[in-house]
Amino acid sequence: MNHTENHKFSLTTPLYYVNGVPHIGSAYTTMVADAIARFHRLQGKSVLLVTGTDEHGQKIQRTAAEENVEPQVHCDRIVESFKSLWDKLDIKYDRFIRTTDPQHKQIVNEFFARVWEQDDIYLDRQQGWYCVSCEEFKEERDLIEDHYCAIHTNKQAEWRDEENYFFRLSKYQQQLEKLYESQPDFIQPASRRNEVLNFVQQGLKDFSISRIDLDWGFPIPIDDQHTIYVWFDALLGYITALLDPDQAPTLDNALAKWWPIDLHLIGKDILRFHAVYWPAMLASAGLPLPSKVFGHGFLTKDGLKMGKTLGNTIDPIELVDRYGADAVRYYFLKEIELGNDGDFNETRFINVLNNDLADVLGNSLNRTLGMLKKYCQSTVPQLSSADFSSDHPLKSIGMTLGDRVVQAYENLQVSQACTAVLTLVRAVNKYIDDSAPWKLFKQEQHSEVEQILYAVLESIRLSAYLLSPVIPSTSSKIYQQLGFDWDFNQEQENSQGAFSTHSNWGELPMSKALGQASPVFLKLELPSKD
RNA sequence: GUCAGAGUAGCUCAGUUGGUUAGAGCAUCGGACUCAUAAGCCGAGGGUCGGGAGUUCAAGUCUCCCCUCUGACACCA
Repeated sequence: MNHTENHKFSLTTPLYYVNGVPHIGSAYTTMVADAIARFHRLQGKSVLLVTGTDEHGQKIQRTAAEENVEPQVHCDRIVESFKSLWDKLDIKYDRFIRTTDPQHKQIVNEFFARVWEQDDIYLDRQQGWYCVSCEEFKEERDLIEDHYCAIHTNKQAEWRDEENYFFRLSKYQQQLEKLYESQPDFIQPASRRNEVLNFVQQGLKDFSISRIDLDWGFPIPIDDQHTIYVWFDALLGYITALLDPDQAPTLDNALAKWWPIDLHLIGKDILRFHAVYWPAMLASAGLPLPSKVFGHGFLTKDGLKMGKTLGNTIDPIELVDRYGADAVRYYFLKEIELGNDGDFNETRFINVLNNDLADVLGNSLNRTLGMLKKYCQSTVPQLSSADFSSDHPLKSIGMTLGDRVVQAYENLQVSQACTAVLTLVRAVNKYIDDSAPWKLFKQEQHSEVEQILYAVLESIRLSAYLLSPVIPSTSSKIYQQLGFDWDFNQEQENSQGAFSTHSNWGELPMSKALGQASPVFLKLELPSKD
């Protein structure tokens, strides 16, 4: 592993459309992004996690009109609900970009100018059926009866006949194909990559980047009769977000430090915008391309698609209020393989958390601290890795765990990282039962007891450390009960270099005396069905 | 219709280049223990690995056909 390069890591969530309060899908993406960001910070890198909101477009304009408020007022309200949810979920974002931020307009204009200079934008006439909910022109075949949209079956598409500005996407066909070939990791997972390849191979058409009859958005710089298409505007938010708060809003400033982005984390529904349109736009403007676009799967509830019509949506705010951030994070990160569709089932949710976090992880710490108090006056034996043979049941797992977990996080396999850690914690419980320190204590085999308790506590510490990107609060409680003055929700001033000791088994000196033990994760209960 | 991907215990999933009685976690049932959040440990039941045919000494793993699901693309209305 190369530690000399890669000091920085930048990643984005989508800029969420503020048509309504955040739904569970947005929360899911953001939790994943946060865990990835936390993992990189843990390693001592400087990290920029970008999230934000996409606020322009006809859909917003109309929603606001229905509410009888100015679009900006509507957006301000919704934005608050996003920020408050991220807060509740312990999301540590570095930038929250709103496409209505004043500096964004400057970036969009400058970017537009670059693309214009390349002769990649032209005016043409567009006729067709337009779905406002999709903000897209639809082919006749994409519509169902009476020109209702196949995606928004309650919305009728509108006939439009207008002049629009187009982006010369077709010009970038070959360049994109080369990109996908030379950078096979650019689109992940592989199944999604195939879809994109398939799509691109059939030939790219130019796409329109402006609308008329729309006020809510930025005007096209050279023609204020037109408004910039919401997607063109939104994607550029990733660049605007990179500006430091006090910097002048120029492309050069924005791109200076964090560009290109290492990872765009998105849902599979917006893959085409990120994997096709976006790199083409950037190429046109002469900018380097992001390293990776990862399109994750969708969530179902009890095996069914979620939707307003079925009335089976999950409210992330309600969920986190009821069960807490760590519980929600853990379920979605551990129980769902990133990239696959995943299911939410409340009984499974309760079972997983109570088992993994309360019974296995939490209880292993609790029972051991109990013994430490009774058998060792709460004083941790000062041992280290060298005092254990390499085939010791816990050391043998712990020695390689750090590397395996790092590998998993780097491959965005958070679920596998959790599973690997849980293997150690399960081994801890078995080891305690197998070695029965309570018997040894009665036989006055004190040094054996100390050995056992040290090995157990060190294993739990390591587990907590490696799980901290996923369950920061629980990990913090464990660290604190182990005597470390440490909070995984705060930037650690000494985090530089900490990773190499903390991520290894038996290399970190333990604090000597421990305080009061108390359960780090309380069991959850299903709400009563009244 | 075309092209991908998937179909393995009640649930969520692992199963390397084909090789001994198909694994894990949860759930269910039983047992012994007591340090602990009535947790943990040990054990049991539970699978014709979607169906069928074939290749092979040997197939969950390879080939062909079929069924189901998901996605992308396309066509017809």
